[in-house]
Amino acid sequence: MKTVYERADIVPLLAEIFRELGYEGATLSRITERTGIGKGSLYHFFPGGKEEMAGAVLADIDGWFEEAVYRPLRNDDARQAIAAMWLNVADYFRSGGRICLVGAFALDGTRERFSAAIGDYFIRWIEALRSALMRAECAEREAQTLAEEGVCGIQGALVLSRALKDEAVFTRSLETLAKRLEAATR
Amino acid sequence: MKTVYERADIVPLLAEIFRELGYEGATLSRITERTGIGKGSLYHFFPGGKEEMAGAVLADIDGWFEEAVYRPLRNDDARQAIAAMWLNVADYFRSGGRICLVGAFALDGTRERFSAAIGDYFIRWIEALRSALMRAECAEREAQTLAEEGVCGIQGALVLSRALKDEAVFTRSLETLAKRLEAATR
DNA sequence: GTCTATATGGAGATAGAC
DNA sequence: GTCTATCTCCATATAGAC
Repeated sequence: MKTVYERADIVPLLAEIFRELGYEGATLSRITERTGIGKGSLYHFFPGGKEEMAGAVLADIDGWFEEAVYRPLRNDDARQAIAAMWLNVADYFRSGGRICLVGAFALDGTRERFSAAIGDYFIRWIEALRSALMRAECAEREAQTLAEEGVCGIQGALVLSRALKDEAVFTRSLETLAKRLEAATR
Repeated sequence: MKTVYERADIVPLLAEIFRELGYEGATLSRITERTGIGKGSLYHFFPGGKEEMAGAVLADIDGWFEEAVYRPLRNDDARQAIAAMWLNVADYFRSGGRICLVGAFALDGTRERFSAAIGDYFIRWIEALRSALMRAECAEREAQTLAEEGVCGIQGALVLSRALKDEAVFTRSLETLAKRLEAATR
């Protein structure tokens, strides 16, 4: 077991704990318990305490999406980037077994604390998808609607699959969404 | 100001507080503060404490949906019931200004505590909507897909409108969903 | 039924030895 | 950097007077 860490090692561990327990539910004792990292170390890396930890997690998530999803949507071949998005998203959310922390924070009392990061994440996702749809010869109005519908549907699918404890719902929903967007492009 | 209560008076107040602050964020002191009801009274009505309070809220929500949405979907004129659903839902969620507590609990660490009630709420919603769609001459497979897509889309729209603090996203998403279902029935 | 006072536990956070 | 010990505060919950 590793006993010397840096921030970058810890953030993904924190992410899983916040995802599973929520912001309030992720107490410091549970964090030390699950990671094996003592409070002393945690406060060494995150002097701002729990709020800084969650902020770092959100920044990390944002970075991943920017690189793996948004940038390709904005710059690469549009239809290919959209197809890659569905695959990456299904993978990232483990077919619905893993929730979207940003979405969960948005519904939570946590929202106010991180509202800038939360809003940004979704705005940029929708905008990047809209850009890809327009390059794929979607009409302007339809591109906006479909981009919102796509991001919206992913979030809903996560809620539903988690509520029903049924990953098939997630997979099915993503397939339906993918077909809708596919049908509107060429 | 009313000073004598019964359970039925308190439950809706609790509902708003849980919606706004989440299960963990809704502390007893904040509850007494916002409702003006002392801890003594709260424990008088809900001897099981906060968990019983949240359970009562979920049961109340479930009852409202059963009556206002699910039953009409199962029994009334299908197309009319579906149209009424969109209106009732937009109204109930205050055009996205109010979240779905059941969905929020599903994403939260709270899920395990109430998983039966949470699963039930969504299963019955989807099933009722599917039933209406089939009576409106939707093919069996398509009815299942569209029912899931509808419920899913509503939840996603709530996440998104809350994240972006923009109720227009909610309204727009519901319109898009309504059109999709409308197009598949007759 | 409602209030005030209080018990008890665990929360986030800090100090300082190593 | 990591640990243990400890601080303070507020959480849920209870007791008992009125």
